[in-house]
Amino acid sequence: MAAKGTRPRTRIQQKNTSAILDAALDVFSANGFRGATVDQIAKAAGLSKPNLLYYFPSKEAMHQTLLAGLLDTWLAPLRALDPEGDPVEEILSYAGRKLEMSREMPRESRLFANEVLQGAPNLEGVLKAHLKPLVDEKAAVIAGWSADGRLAPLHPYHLIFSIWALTQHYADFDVQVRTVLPEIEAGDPFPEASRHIETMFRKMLEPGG
Amino acid sequence: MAAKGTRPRTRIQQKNTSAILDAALDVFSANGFRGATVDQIAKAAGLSKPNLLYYFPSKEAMHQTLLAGLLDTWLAPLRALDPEGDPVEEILSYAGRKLEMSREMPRESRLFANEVLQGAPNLEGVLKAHLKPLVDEKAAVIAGWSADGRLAPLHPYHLIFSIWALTQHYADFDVQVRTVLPEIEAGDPFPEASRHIETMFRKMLEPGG
DNA sequence: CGTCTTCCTGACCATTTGGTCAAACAACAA
DNA sequence: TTGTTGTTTGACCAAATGGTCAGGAAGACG
Repeated sequence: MAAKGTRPRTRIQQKNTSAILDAALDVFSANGFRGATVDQIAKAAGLSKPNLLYYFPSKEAMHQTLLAGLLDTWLAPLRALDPEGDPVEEILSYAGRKLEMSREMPRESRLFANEVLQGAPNLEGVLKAHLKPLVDEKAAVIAGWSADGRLAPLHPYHLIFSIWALTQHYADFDVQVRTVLPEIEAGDPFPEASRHIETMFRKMLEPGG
Repeated sequence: MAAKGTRPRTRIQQKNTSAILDAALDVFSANGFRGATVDQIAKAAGLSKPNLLYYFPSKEAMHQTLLAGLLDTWLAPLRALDPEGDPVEEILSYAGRKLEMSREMPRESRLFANEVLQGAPNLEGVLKAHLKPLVDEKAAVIAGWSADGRLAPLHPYHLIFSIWALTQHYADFDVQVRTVLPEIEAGDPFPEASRHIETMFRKMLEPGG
């Protein structure tokens, strides 16, 4: 019997579970949970459907495994925000890392977006337990910077939302962005997006004014 | 036979089609196209499933009717951006109207978000035909303002993306926003969001600096 | 009233889909 | 080789789901 619920042991388990999860990420992020079928995932993974269900007890289990595994990665940039660093540069580089993730991991971004859009049925608990405390902590840091006059006085929570919104937009609304952008830039919107976001935030974060 | 494909004629048709579309908006926006079932929509509309399919030939027809009907409303704020107005105030009030729409029409926002997230299979044509030209036009206006020194030099397309991202975030990621925000504000995030967005944009739009 | 059209529904159907299972097959140790 | 454990699949199933249809109910109209 496969080691369900625990980490894979054998080579084959290692290889297959990761193939399945990669395929599942493809399919879930492109179609949402209900829009994805086990057959699609199986085909994308190059395995048979019963074989997937040998490694994961259900479609939902694949989904939850993905979400759970991704959260750490997803929050890493915010975790890295250093209270000892320079305020403006810290926030700027947070936004930069986040944008980079939108570029490098668009599937993950869309997976989360799909989930949150539909009310986060499988995520709300985790959000309360992990996301909220982390944001509280970093919002306090930001509020401190503002209070010390090292940062423009901005609402810390909404500032964080702004960063999320702006950066994830390029992954989640990719089709729209590319449709609207003039041909040249639509090939890769990220360089310009990066410059734009940096310009914007620099202006609004600088304490003087 | 019902007047399929054209506007409703009789009272009953009027009443039922709008009840169906309203219910469909509820269900599609909350579950995505594939996640929504005709039964759910029927129940929400207070009609029987065959009755829905008397007014609309298919589930997909309901979806497309919604999308088509919504695009105008959705783009209205951008259309209203007045080339003759004061640059900063025009953009600010565009963002304000857009945020208001996120508050008043979150279902519509989520419907579009769902659609675009999944590659806009039923929308890409319309985006090319209507959204792109409009954005091109308004981006040119903004570029003109910047060139005249009446607005900070910002990338006009990415500026528009910023407004979309920031405002729609509050509708599309509602659950996340409310989970993260301190209790008091989570009751209604919009007043603070509005202030935050205005502060931000004012700083970055003003030409001096 | 009678007739014609619109509106509505219970019963039904075909397909899709998540999931099961017995049995075949591979890996490997003794 | 033989037994044991881990891996794979074809065939199958029950439920869900989009959609159909024949016929009944309700208006509209002369």
